[in-house]
Amino acid sequence: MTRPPKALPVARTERADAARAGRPSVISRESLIAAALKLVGPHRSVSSLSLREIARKAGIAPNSFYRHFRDTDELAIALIDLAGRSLRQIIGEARHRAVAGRSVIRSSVETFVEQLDAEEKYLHVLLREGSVGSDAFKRAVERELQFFEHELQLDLVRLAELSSTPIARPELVAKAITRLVFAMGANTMDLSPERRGPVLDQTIVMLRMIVTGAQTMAKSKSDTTGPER
Amino acid sequence: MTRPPKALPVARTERADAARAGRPSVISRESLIAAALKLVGPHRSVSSLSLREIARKAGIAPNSFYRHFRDTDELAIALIDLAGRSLRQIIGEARHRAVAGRSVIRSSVETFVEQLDAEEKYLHVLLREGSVGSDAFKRAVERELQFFEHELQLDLVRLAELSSTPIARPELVAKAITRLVFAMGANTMDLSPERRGPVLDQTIVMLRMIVTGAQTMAKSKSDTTGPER
DNA sequence: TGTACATCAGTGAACGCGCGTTCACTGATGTAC
DNA sequence: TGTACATCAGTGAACGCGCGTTCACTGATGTAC
Repeated sequence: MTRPPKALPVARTERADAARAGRPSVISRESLIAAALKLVGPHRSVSSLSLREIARKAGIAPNSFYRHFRDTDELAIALIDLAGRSLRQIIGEARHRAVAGRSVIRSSVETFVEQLDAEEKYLHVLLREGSVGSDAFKRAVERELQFFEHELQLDLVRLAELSSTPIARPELVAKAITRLVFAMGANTMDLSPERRGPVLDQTIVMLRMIVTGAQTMAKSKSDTTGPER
Repeated sequence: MTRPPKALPVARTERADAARAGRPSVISRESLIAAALKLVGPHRSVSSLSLREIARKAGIAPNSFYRHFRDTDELAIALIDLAGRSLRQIIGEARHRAVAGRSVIRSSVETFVEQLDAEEKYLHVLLREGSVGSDAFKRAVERELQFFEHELQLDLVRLAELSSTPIARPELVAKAITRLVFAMGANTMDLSPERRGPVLDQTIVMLRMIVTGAQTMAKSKSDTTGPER
C-alpha cells in the first residue's frame, strides 16, 4: 500500500548521478520505450500495449518494469515527448530545405512523408494516439501539434513579409495546414511507400489552395479579418 | 470446434421472417448496439469495449451476446453502418438549409456540430475509430468519409455552374474540406458545447480559404490542373 | 589496497480479476395436425 | 379449438488465459573507512 520512492531511479538514469550507491541499471528507460515502439503497428496503438507485452519484448521480468516507470501511461507520455522531439527535427529540416530556395509547402510535406517512412515510428505514434488514450496522453499530442502550428505560423508571416504578398489570418492558415497534413498522414500511414506519391501530390495541392485562398482574402480586405458572425 | 449456423438469427431479426418456428428474441441487435453506444465516451473507443461490458450494459448474460453477433467486431461494423446512415442524414439536412439560401459551408459545418451535440454518439464513433481498430473497421469508416466527399463534390460542381465561378480540382476541394472538418470535429468532440463556438467559426474560415483558393486557381488557368510534378 | 556495508536493479512465484468462449440446460413460443 | 412437438433465445456454471501488481528475495555494485 505504501508507495516506495519511484521517481528516484528515473532521475538517476537521466542525470547519471555519480554520488549514489547501489547497482547501476543494465536496462534503461530508453530500451523499454524502444520495445514499446517495436510493438506499435497498423493495428496497435501505444495505449493498447500491456505492461507484460512490453516487458517481454524488452527481455525483462514484468515486475522489473516498475523500476523505470510507474505504469504504461508514464512510458507512453515519455514516448510522445520523444516523438515531439522528432517532429521538431522535421520542422527544422523542412526549414533548411525551404531556405535553400525550394517551396516551403512542398519541402515540408516531403520531409513529413520521409519521416513517415523512417525506421522509427515516432510520427506514427503522434498520428494515431491523438484520438485515443488518457487525457494526459491527448494533451501531450495536442501540445506537439500546437508547437508545429506555431512554427509554421512564424514561417508564413516571415514569408509574407519577404515576398510582399500579405496573408489573411496566418494563425488559421497554420492550423488548417497542420490538421490537414496530420489527417492525410494518418490516412496514408499504413499504405506502402510507393502508393503514397499521389497522396503527397494531392496534399500539396490542398495546402496551396489554403495559402492561395488566404492571400486572396488578404487582398480584398473586407469581412475576413473583421468580426466573424 | 464445429461452427453452428450463427448467421441465421441475424437474418431473422432483420427480415422479420414469419415462416420460422421458435421463441422470438426479446433483446434485439439494436439494443446491444445501443448499449455499446452508451459505453463509448471521451476515453473509450468502440474497439476497446469488451463483450461482457456490452452484455452487462444491455442487461443480458455474456453468452447471450453470441445469439446476435459473432463477436464485438461484428457489432462494431454494424454500429459504423448506423453512424454512416446518420452522416448521410447530416448531409441531407445541410443541403436543405443551403437550398434555403444560406451559405453551403456555414450550414454544413453547423449541422455537423449539431450532430456532435446530439444525444446519439454516432458521429463520435466515426471521428474516433478511423485510426484504431481492425482493417475492416477502418475500411468501413473510410467508406463513409468517401461518400461524404463525393456528395460534397457534386454540390461544389453544381454551385460553381450555378454561380458561374469555376472551381479548380473540385474532388480535392471536397477531400480537403472533409478531412479538415473531421479533424477539427475530432478535436472539438470532447469540449463542452459552449466552448465549440470559436472552433466552429475558425473551421468556417479555413473552409472559405480552401474554396477561395480553388476559385482563384481556376481563374489563373495555368499549372494547377495540368500534370503535377 | 582491502574489507565491510548499504544500496537497489532485477527476479520468481503468487494473488485475484475480468476476459472470451463453451457446455448442457430451460422454457417460451410458433407450427402442424 | 386443442394438443404434441420442434425450435431456439436466453442462462448459470465453468474453463483457461493474460493481465497488473505485490512480495520477499538475490546478488552486483559503489562508497566509506
